Amino acid sequence: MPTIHDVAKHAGVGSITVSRVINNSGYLSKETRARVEQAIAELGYVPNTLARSLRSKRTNTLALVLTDITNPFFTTLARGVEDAASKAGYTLIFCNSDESAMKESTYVNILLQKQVDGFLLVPAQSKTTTIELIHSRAVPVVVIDRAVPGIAVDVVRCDSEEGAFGLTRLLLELGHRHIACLCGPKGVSTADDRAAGFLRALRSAGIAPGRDCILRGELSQEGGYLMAQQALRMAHKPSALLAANNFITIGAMKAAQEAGERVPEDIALVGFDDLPAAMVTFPFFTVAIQPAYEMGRKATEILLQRLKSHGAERQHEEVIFPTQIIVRRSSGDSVMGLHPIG
Amino acid sequence: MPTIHDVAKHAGVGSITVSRVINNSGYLSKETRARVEQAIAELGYVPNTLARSLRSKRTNTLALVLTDITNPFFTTLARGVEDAASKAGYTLIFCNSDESAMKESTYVNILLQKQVDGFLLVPAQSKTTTIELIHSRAVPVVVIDRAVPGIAVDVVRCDSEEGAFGLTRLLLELGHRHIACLCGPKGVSTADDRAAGFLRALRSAGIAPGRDCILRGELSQEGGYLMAQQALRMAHKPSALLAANNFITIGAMKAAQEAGERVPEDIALVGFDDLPAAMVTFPFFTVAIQPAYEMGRKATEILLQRLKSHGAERQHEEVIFPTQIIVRRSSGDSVMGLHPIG
DNA sequence: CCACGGTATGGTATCGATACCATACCGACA
DNA sequence: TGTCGGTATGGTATCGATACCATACCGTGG
Repeated sequence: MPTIHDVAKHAGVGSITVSRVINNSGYLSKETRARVEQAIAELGYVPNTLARSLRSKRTNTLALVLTDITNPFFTTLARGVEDAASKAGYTLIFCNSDESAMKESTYVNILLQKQVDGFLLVPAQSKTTTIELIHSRAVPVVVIDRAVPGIAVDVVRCDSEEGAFGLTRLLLELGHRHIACLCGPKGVSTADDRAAGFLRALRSAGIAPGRDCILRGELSQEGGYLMAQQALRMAHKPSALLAANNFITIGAMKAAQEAGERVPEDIALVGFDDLPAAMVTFPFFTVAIQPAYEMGRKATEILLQRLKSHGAERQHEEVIFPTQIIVRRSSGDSVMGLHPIG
Repeated sequence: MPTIHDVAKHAGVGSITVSRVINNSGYLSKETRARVEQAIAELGYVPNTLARSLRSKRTNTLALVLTDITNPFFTTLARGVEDAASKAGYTLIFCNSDESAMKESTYVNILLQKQVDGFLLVPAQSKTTTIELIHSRAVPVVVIDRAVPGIAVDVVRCDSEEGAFGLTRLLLELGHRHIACLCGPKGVSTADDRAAGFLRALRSAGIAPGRDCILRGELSQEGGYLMAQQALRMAHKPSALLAANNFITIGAMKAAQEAGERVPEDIALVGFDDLPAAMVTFPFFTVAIQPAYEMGRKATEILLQRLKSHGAERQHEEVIFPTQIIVRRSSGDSVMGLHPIG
């Protein structure tokens, strides 16, 4: 592998001149530039980013650590991050924490070693530990999707509380009175917010939430399957289910099907986050959609601004996007014999 | 950010000794190790991978360049790669070439600059250019999913020809005589192989393939939609469709639905590659499945072996996995009034 | 008693680039 | 004419780690 010195020798110039050609910086005569460029082409020279970054203290790399790379919501978000990053000349490294705080901290450590310029983080639990670690190295970080109470940090997320309120309200308006919420684990802010919005909607309709109306489980198909089974076995079976994410929705659908319950005729089912068009033959589920791509883009822009302004300590931002409710078949029509509220 | 020298000073040892503690190499007394480890903890020292790699000429990083990160087939494959890589202590960098040879070469250049130790490549077209570039830098590379004729390189792929033969044979056995193949672009080896297997099955049944029975398009939902529309508008409308990948299958399904054709009653539809369980409520499509995860794992193992054996020029390997045909509803029952072959 | 191998540690050069400073030419202007 | 600023280029130190070699202690065996 030829180095910058080989190129310099070959072109008959100093290595610093080659550096100027590569980086398009400083003063350069047309002739020198041409000679250097020819030497680069002839030798097939590729600059060594490691050496460059070691000296310049900038890797031009951002890191995105998220919790589930198999979930289209996050891959769409990642796409938004990638597009914004590459437009600004940054490379992106993804890592998948699998909802595990341990994996998350392992990856963040590796990424710190790699000297990434900034972090985009979907925190596995809404804990501050990882963020504090990043802060302690004076690396900027923007948190996405989930709130992290108790620490000053930029956050881009969605209004989960309002989204859950809206979905629940929809079910109430259709006449449902007995609804179960299939929620993610405690401590994950989106799950907690959705539970809160659900409860607020019930109370706003004058309904006292039942003791077991909120179930907790994994944010996965398996989790949804288990929670739905549990809900369907309840003494007072709910007439509608609110699922906290797309995989839970699908798991719940499977459980309902196996139990011989038709959706939406026997039980209504609504959820959060769509599956992308490319994966779904017939859009069926009524959902609250979060603007995943836009969230990724916005978070990256904030991070890039932080990088530009460097030490200038601005106020931390919290950007909250609204959710959008899309009504499809799975919520069903009005429940007979019940008076819709509202 | 503390450096290795800060740690050394703080622990009262030479920096090389700190290096030995970090890397667990060479001779070390228990007491020195303990003192150094304490210093590391007290200062919150994180080694700088850039500097380490610059000197040691190893980044412990592999690169995976694939053509469509939104396709579950490739994310599953990526998972196989990641698991095998991280088990061996390697970090993985993903890149998405979007089926564009230009993006592919851009990314490969960036990755070469980053001095990755090895490449796993799904070539956008079955061209040799990118592979030659990587070879010219003496970096090992394993090609996945697609054959690249005309160059000596390790390849891990599936028997697409046989898979397409099997699916077509299945349709023939069900009585179909007029089948269209919704294929990917020319020059992509999997698409070409699938077309070839399709033709071989027709000929083996004594059927002369019609002039337009093979359609070419993008490996996407949109591509499948357009090709299926075209097939459905043919003078002699096919009674069955063979789709070259999962997204094409879904696009074809949509087109059939819009044209008022029921699947499988009015037209049978079979394809390649499943969608993961987490995305599908009701498994419906008859498909030839490729062992994506296993392919990623195997390719990574071959790459890691190359890295270990370093310069030792072994013969290049070509590993070809079989496909597995899973019969579900979309292929339908025997076509009435036609005698199945076989 | 000395040589030698195992153990433990350190000094210095080096990886490939850029930061910073120095140099030198040239025309313009006082 | 001397100086000054713009242009063009190069030399040297340096980023933070490891490779390589050197050093020194210790016990053991001839």
